Amino acid sequence: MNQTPLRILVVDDEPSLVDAVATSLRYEGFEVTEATTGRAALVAAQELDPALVVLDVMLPDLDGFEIAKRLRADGITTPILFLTARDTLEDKAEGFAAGADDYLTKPFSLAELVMRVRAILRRAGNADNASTVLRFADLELDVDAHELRRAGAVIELTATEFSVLKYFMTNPGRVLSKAQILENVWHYDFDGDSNICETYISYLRKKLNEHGAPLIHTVRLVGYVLREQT
Amino acid sequence: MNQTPLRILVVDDEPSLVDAVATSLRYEGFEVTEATTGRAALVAAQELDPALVVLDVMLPDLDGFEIAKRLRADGITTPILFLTARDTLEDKAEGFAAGADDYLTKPFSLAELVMRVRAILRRAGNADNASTVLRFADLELDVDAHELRRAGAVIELTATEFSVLKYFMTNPGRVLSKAQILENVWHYDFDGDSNICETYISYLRKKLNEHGAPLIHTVRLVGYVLREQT
DNA sequence: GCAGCGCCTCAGGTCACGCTCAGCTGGCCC
DNA sequence: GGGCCAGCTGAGCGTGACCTGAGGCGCTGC
Repeated sequence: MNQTPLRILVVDDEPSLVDAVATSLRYEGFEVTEATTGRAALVAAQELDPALVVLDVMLPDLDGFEIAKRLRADGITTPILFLTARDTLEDKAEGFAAGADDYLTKPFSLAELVMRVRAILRRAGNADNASTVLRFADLELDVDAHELRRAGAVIELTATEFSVLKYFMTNPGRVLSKAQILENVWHYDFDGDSNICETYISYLRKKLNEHGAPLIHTVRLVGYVLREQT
Repeated sequence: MNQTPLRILVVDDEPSLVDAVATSLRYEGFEVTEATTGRAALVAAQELDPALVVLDVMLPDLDGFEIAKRLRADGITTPILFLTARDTLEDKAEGFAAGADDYLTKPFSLAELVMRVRAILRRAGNADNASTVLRFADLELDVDAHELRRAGAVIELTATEFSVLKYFMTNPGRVLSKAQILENVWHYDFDGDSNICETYISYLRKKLNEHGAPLIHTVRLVGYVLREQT
């Protein structure tokens, strides 16, 4: 049903392995992009929007788990298949917690990799239609149109407000610490003593509460959470 | 957030294995149906419409692959996780060809099975965002949402209360000394003569006992323990 | 240059929370 | 029974986390 070939991003610091995997997948009819560093992988995943990422855990710069977490935090739900020599349970737990769809330990057979890739894509093809509209309660955040509606009414947001709310809506019902918010929205490494985060929470609340009950709640000493009622 | 529990069908001809798997999954909050024959599995899958099927390949009457094919032929797209001792490539190929979503070879760890089950469900869209929920008796402590429920009712906790209860719930049925609690929650090196620990135990008891029988018990001169009954 | 807008800082006010304290209870031993 | 000690808990206090209105600064469009 899908005419254009599906793009797969393969990331590993070992060029020969990347080549072997890429060749196998190309032979199966996929379009493959290769990357050998974590940063390159992050950029490629964001810009090319591949249908699947085959991701080695051990990379020179950024940990594979870290890459997965960042992608998920940015609302990118592309399936991820981890590839690693570490096969302890803790490693697998960390991988799945980071949002993995499958986890394959080296050494593995290329045939099995291909089968698992197909299985994931088959499932992904049925399920997600990559709607760019995030929904929570009576909120609708259209990421592409950069537009927010609550109960049908359009609410104007500035760029920063939008970014903060998007982070909340990709993590509904979950308490987000100020440090997490600062990192995700402002890319602060360390949390200074700025209250910028509180300020934008305040802005958002003011706008959201005009059209309904409060949705962003403070969890004192912990962070904030998007949730209905309490 | 957490609607009705997701139903999982577990099929294996070895009752002890089915029990072990079912217990693990129930502990994680799933509703589990067990089957020990292929025909029973087919009927259960069609009638109960589970969110996922954990399926052994070797069954007395019907082959697991055969079951998968029949389900797919009937238009049932329920995700399937195969469980088998056969780990040759041909077996895996047959499994994936039959429509498997994952393939786990015995012996496997129950923890890994649970992780893979969660990964599949998350992808299928049924996921409860893999929120880490600690359970004990009728208590549910959602660490991500920073929320406590007892018998369904939400109980508000402050940050410190939450931290103390979390320590108890990660060590259920174990007596924890005041020194341990102080160290874990307050990061005190030495136990001073503060009664802060008792104070928070008191707070917790008051809140928990509003919704059920006492769960935190004093063990004189030793510490406290989270347990049902006496 | 000016107006408008958005991002961010600052500072004052409030109040929830963490913690202390002190009086009370209940079990245990003499 | 009386005294002692461990633990329980209600009251209260100080702190600092959080909220928000005001304003400065820089950018953009006219």
